[in-house]
Order: sequence, then C-alpha cells, then structure tokens
Amino acid sequence: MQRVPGATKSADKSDRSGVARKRAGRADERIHSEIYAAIINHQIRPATPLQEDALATAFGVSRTIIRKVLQRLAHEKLVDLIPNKGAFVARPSIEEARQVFEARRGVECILIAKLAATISDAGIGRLTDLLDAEAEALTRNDKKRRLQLSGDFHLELAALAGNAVLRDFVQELVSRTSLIIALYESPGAVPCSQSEHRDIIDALKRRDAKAAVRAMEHHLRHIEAQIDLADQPSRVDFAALFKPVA
Amino acid sequence: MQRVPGATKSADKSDRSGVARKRAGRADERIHSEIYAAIINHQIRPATPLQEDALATAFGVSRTIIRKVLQRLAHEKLVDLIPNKGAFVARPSIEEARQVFEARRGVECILIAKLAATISDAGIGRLTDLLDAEAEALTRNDKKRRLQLSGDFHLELAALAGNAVLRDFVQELVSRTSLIIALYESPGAVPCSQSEHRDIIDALKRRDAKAAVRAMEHHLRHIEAQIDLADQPSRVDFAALFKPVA
DNA sequence: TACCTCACGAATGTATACAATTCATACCAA
DNA sequence: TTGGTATGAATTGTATACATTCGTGAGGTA
Repeated sequence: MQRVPGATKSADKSDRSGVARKRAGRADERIHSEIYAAIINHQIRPATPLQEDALATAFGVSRTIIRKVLQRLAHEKLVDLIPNKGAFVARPSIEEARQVFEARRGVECILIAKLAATISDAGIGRLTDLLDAEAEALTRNDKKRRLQLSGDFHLELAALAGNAVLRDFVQELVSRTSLIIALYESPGAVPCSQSEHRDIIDALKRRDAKAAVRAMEHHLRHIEAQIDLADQPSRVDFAALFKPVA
Repeated sequence: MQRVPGATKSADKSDRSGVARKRAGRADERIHSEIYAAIINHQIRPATPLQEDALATAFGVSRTIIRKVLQRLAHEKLVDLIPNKGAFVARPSIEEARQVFEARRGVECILIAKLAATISDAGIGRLTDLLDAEAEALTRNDKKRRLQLSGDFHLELAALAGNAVLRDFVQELVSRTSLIIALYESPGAVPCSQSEHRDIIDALKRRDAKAAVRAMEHHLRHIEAQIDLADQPSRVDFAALFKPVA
C-alpha cells in the first residue's frame, strides 16, 4: 500500500538552527497549508491514507501537531477520520457531490447578486487580472495552474463581497469541489469555461445583477455537468477475483 | 476572575468502574456537546475563559481531550483560541454579527425556496410539532426552552431540505446567532416572533415559495432588528473610575 | 482444503512529562 | 511616585511514553 506521499522535508530538526530561524511556533499552520495544497492540487488522491507517524517524521514534528492538523482538515471535509483506523483523504460520494454543487449554486449566486450592486472598479480589476492569468495558463496548457486559478477566481469573488462568513463557506465548497473533480472528472472533459468567467465579469461590469446570477448559475451547472454523474465504478476488480476455473 | 463554570462532574476516574462502564472511547464527543450546549444556552457568557486544566479535571480526562474539543469549538466559531493565552467563549463583533445575519438570510432563503417545492406532509408535521412545543414554552414563559426550540425550528427546516452541506452551514449560523443574542440582545426585546414561524409554515403548506421566502426574510430581519445595532457598550465604568474629587 | 483461534505487529487513542510563554508581583533606582 | 527590570507562578505548547484497538497470518484441527 502506498504510504504517504512526498513532503520531502529534511526530517532532522537541526536545520531549524539557521540564522533567521523563524521561532518554532505556528509550525502547524505551515503543515496544514502544505497538506491542504497537496490535496487541492491533486497531488494526493482521495482515499490515500495519511499516517500520523510518517507525516510526523516527514515534517520533523511530533504526532501531536500532525493530529491537530488532521483534525482541522477533517473539519474542512478534506479528510475522513475513521476511529482506530486513521486519516484518509476524503472520498465524497456522488450524493455529497451533488449537495456541494447545489450549495455552491445557492451561496455563490447570493454573493454575485450582492457584488453586482456593490463591486468597485478596483474589484473588477482584480477579477480581470485573475482572468488574464487564467488565459495565460490556458495557452501554456498548464492544467494544474488553471485549476488553481479557477478556484482563486471564485474565492476572489467571495472575498470582494465583503462577507467573511460567506467567503469561508465558499472556500470550503471550492476545496471540496476540487476533491470531487479529482474523483469523478470524466476523462474527455472539456476544459471548463474560461469564457464563462468572462461572462460573469462582463455582467458585473454592467452592474447587471440578473445577468450575473444567470452567468454564475450556468457556469456552476456546467462544471457539474462535466462530472460523471453515474455511480462511481466499484474499484474491486471482480474479473480478477473470480477467475474462471481454467 | 471567574474561572470555569460548573460542569459538576466527579473528577475522580474511579466512578468509571461502574457495572456497565460504557467504554472510554468517544468521551470527547460527550464533552463537546456539553460545552457546546452550555454556550448555546447562555450558561457560559461570551469572553469567559475556558481553562484547559480546570476542564480536564472537571470532566475527568486529560488536557489532550480538552484541547481537541476546544479546537473543534474554535472551528465552529464558538470559541476564540488565542495563542499562548488560552480559549475563550467567542465574542463576535458587531460587524461579524451583521455578516452572520446576512449569511442566514441568504442560505435560509435558498433552503425555504427549495422546501416549498419539495416538502412532504410529514415534514410539515414535524415543523408543526416544533411550533406547538414552542407555543407551550411560551405559555410557561420558559425563555431558555423557547430559545432552544426556536433554533431547532430553523435546524429542522434545514434538515428537511435534504442537503447536508447547507444544513451544516445553518447549524453553524444558528449557534453563532445564539452567541450574538447573548452579547447584544437589547433588554426590552420583544419575544421574537412565534407567529413568524407560523407564517413560514403556512406558506410551506400552500407550497407558495415566494411567500415562504418573504416570510423567512422578514423573520430574520426582525430578529436582527431586535439586536442592538450600536457598538457594544464599553464595559468600563468611567463614572466610577473618574470620581469627582470630593 | 477449509475454517477457526490466537498471538503478534502496527497504528491510533490517551495521559503525562517537559519546555516555552505570559502575566503579575516585588524590588530597585531615579 | 514613576519607571524599569527581574523573578516566579500559572498556563499553554510540544514531545514522548503507555494503553488500546485492529488486521494479519501462522498454526492447528476437522
């Protein structure tokens, strides 16, 4: 069984004695964002076991810290914590995926409606910058970066709306979506919709709330449609299990 | 300084040797719900320090468990975790309170719209039961129970909508609202709106989505209006501090 | 071969020991 | 008094030791 991926940290603590050693505290913060990023960027697949000891030695801390990080990731629904079994990268079910998308449609449409009424030109500029970066990643065919920037676009939308509560919700939903894509993305999926992000910005520029909501709704439904709606294939290879008696 | 409230558990572990000793596991679950309930029910005021050692001995477990519980409560925004200082019952700011209410209006209106289209008669029955219980608590003038049931009503609405993601969001928002009420409730607040819950149910009965959303929006705005919008009063008694030179 | 049992290894769950930080108090000096 | 510093208790942060659980596989029996 694949144990735990990379995290190629030098495990000995001696390298913390560097000149500007940052002070030991907050190490959990750093470890959390590293694992978080690794999950979001599909560097660790769903259902991968996250073993405490392995992570502890990899990051040069004790299991105490790792457990804290895993608990947080579990609360963020990126990790499943199974009692006495361990932590695993979450494997959202089809039903859960549907609910996440439904929630996104609801919450992000609220946000976009508010934004259409309140967004500043500076805000639109920020969104446009992200769109440009996305376009550039598209020409370079940099899939990882596109996924990243696509998420950032929605995050920035949520941040601009000026409601930290809803922004946090969107952050959770976007990261969970990333897991869903890792699990269910159909092989021949059309690269999603850079033009749809542009449609959203255009509607915001015109301060056209109705159109903005329509564009967002369409965009999210499009993403959802790209997902394989069928039940996930059982990963048991029955053919191999029940070999015909030769 | 008030240390830590009640939790009048016998602190020695010997009482776990009872006949049917339930098996030690999951103690954190129980402790979490006890503290959670104590915060929601206003048995512990905002800003109250939650000392690890005191809680540990009170509940007869080690600080390890308590820390886990506190981290979870912090993630649920009911507790502030200040590094090297400790855990305190959260004291949401006015701005945060506004954002929580805005989020509630958004999320719960989505849910009620969905419910109007999908709710079963059994679902309406569940809501009616809660309403009756609320009415009964009203006649008994049982304020604590009314607050509890009022929250349960919104929780049940969210649960009936069949989206676990949105239900969890509402659960978080409702519990945060409870903290906000503890902090900012104006003294002469009109007991909120049992009739408004009835209006919502009535609209659902008629499967009238528009009316249901209107009723919910009105209800939530009404609750928010009961809150003291002004900045929280400084708790420093200047009059007492600067006594006129007699 | 099929099946049951038991024991061992590996990983998680919990408690405790130790380190680091903060706050308050006391003490001293200007 | 006012300010600064140092000392010490109290509390949180982290690591480690110990307990418990679960899966696996060897070994035995029918």
